[in-house]
Amino acid sequence: MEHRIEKIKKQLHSQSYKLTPQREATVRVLLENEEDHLSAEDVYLLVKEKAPEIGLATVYRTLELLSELKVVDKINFGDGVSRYDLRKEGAEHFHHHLVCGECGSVEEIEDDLLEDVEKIVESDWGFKVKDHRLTFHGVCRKCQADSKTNTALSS
Amino acid sequence: MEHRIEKIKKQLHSQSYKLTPQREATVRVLLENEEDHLSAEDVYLLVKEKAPEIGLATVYRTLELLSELKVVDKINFGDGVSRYDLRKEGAEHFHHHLVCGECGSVEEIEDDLLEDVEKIVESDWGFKVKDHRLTFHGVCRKCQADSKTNTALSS
DNA sequence: TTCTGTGCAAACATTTTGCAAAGTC
DNA sequence: GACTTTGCAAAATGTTTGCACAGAA
Repeated sequence: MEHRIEKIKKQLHSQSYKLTPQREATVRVLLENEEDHLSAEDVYLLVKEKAPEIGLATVYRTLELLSELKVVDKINFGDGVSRYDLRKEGAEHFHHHLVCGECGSVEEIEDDLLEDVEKIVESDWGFKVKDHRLTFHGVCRKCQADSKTNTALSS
Repeated sequence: MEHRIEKIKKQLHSQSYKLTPQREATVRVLLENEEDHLSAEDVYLLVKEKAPEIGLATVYRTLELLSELKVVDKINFGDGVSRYDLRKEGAEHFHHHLVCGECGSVEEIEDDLLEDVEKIVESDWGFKVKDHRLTFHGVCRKCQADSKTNTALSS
C-alpha cells in the first residue's frame, strides 16, 4: 500500500506535480477500493470522510491528472458516469470487465486475452495498438444459477 | 437502403411501435452516415435538414428506442458523448473499433475477433456472454506513415 | 375516444471553468 | 515572489422528463 503511494508520488514528481494531501487522500481511496469501479462522485464522498474540506472539483482534477499519468483508467460502462479504475502494478494494458446485465456486478479479468487479437489488428489493419477497452456484457455465474433455481421452482 | 428501412419498420411494428416520419428521418440519417459515429446532436442536426420541425428530445427518444431494439448500438469512446452506430445486417455482435489518438479517426472492424476469447470467458469465468465492446486505442496506418515522414524531414 | 408520439421548455446530472485565496519552493 | 493547487460558485454540456397538443387506430 505505502510503496504504491510512494511510486505514484515519484510519478507525479517526475512531471513536476506534487502529491498534495488532497491528492494523496484521493489515491488512498482508490487503493482502498481497488475492486470497485468508483465514479468521481463516489470518490468524492469517500475522500470527504477523511478530508472533509476537499472540493468536488479537486477530485475531478486529481482523477484527470492520474488519468494522464496512466495511474488510473477512465471507463464508462454505458450509464452516463465515468468511472476510475487503478491500473494494476506493472500492467501495460487496461484489464477487461464482465458486466452482468441482471445484477449489475462488474468482474475484472487480469489476463491479457487480447495478445493474439492485437497481433492481427497490427498486421492486418496496420494499426499500432497502444491500449484497449474490452467489456463483455452478459450474465454472471451467480445470476445464471439463480435463474436456474427460479425456473426450477416455478415449473 | 429501402429494404433496410422496411426491416426496421417491421421490427418496430412487432413491438407495436410505429415508424413515424420523425423516426424514419432519423433512421435514414443513420443509414446515410453508416461510416460515421454520430452523436445524438449530430443526428439531430442532420435530421433537422430534412425535417426542421423535429425536436432534440425526439431524436434522443428515437435513438433510445432503436437501441432497445438492437437496431443501433450506443457507444462511448471516452469523450463525454454517446454515439450511435447501426448494427450491421445479420450481425449478432457489435463490431469493433480502432480509435486513432493522433487524428481521432475511427475505423471499424467487422470480423469477429473474439470468438476464442468468448469461449475462454464462458468456460473459465462461467460468464454467459451476450455482447461485447472492444475498442483499440493507438495510431492508425496513416498517422504512422505521417510521423515517419516528419521524422525523416526533421532529421 | 383512446393511445402513441411529438415539441417545447424546464429539470437534471455530470463535468468543467474562472477566480481569488492559500500553500509551496 | 513566482508558480502550483485548492475551494467555491457559476457555467457548460449532455440527456431526460413533464406536459399539453397533434395524430393515428
